[in-house]
Amino acid sequence: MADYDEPIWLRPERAATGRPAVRSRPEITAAALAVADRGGLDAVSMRNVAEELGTGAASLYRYVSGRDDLLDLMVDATAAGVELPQPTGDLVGDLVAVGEGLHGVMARHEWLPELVLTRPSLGPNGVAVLDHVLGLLADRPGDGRAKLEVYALLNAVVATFAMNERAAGIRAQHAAVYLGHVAASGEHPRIAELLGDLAVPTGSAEERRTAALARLLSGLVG
Amino acid sequence: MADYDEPIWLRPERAATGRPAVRSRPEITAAALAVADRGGLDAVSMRNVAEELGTGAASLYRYVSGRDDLLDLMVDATAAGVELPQPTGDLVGDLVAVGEGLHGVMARHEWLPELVLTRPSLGPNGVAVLDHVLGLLADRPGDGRAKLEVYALLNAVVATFAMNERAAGIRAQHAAVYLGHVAASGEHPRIAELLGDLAVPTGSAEERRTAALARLLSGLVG
DNA sequence: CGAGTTCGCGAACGGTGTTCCCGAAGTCTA
DNA sequence: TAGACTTCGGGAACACCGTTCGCGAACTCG
Repeated sequence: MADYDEPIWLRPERAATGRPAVRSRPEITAAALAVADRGGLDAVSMRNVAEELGTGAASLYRYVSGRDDLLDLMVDATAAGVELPQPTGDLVGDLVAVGEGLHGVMARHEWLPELVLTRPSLGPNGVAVLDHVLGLLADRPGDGRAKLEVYALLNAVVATFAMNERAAGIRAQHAAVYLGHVAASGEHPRIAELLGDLAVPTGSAEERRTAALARLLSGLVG
Repeated sequence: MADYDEPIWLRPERAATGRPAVRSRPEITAAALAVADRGGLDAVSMRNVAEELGTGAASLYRYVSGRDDLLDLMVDATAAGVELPQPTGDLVGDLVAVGEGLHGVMARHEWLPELVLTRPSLGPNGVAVLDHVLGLLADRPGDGRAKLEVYALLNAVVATFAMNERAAGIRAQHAAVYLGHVAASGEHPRIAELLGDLAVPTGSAEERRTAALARLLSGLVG
């Protein structure tokens, strides 16, 4: 009856009367997470998730208004697992710590960075993370827009790092092959030099990431 | 016959013998760009692009090995339109200028940021931009990995800004509605304050963006 | 002119998100 | 307890998707 154009977080989960629902929103979210962890984002189809639950695909629409809702639920569910250590007073260090918390979750769920980058969505758990960041920035001057920027960029940068670190796909191989070709052509000596540098091993990914994050953030909020 | 697992940039466009092809890779790319500019990324289906060209969908596979190739072609085609002003010697300023060049293209093609964020692909035109950035960083110390990081982060950050600036979709409305609800609940006073700040107008998006970009980059390369 | 090769593309396959609809299963009221 | 009411489960169907197959047409080369 009602024309619900609200975010899923504001829609009541179940009706008070009538036949009670067998499953719940969290159960469906968990099933979607399991499917995604096993087969990636593409595997998260209504049919697959339904099969994971042992039901029919059409039943899911009793809990969720479409696939987009499902993805929103997944993103916010992971936000619940972000570790938010007690602030130390060192602003940049504390922000980097949040970044590491985000990165931990993204490392646990390979499909998450892509989702975070393309559909920034805020559910209850995401709001908790945002609130934490706002708390860190509380006694700084600057309007809210700048603080929201910090949050958005922190998310995006960490997701970008997470994607680049797991650069194992056919996509990255193509880029490597093509860059090798460009280097061999001799027309871009700087790129040839770049590939040389990439061949020698370096420190751990975590060290590189936290160092870059600290430099970025100190520029942004310093 | 041959098992081409090379990036499209290394595959020959047309055969030397046999019936000559009616269309060319650039023509197909242009058609895909037109479809995307008109209807967004979801509209870029093999059938739609073929219709734009007045052909059948199956014909496209003579020019492109699949939809992914088509998207790669689109991204690199836009990279050709990135304005790369002459370096001035001010490193941060020159990098910001590259960022503004990237942003210009992303503003012209609403679907581009999403593509750039989720499938970083390097074709001939993308390599030119990368080479330009490497040139700016040439007389800096630091291994190639760090310079590649600068390039990747510049792309990602600008794309993030571009996505946030055009926050008109249903998605952003949902987030706003939910944040309003959270603020009204009184449990997150900082978020209420944030929304208050967001209500008052501020400087132009361009000023905010270039300023933030300059701070970010000066932290990263300074 | 014939052999060889590529091109265009209709048809078909398996998969997708989503909607319709109806029988089943509950709750609430009398 | 009987019946009205409401929601739930999910099979079937629709429109669309990316991709493959296969064949007649079109062209180049010897």
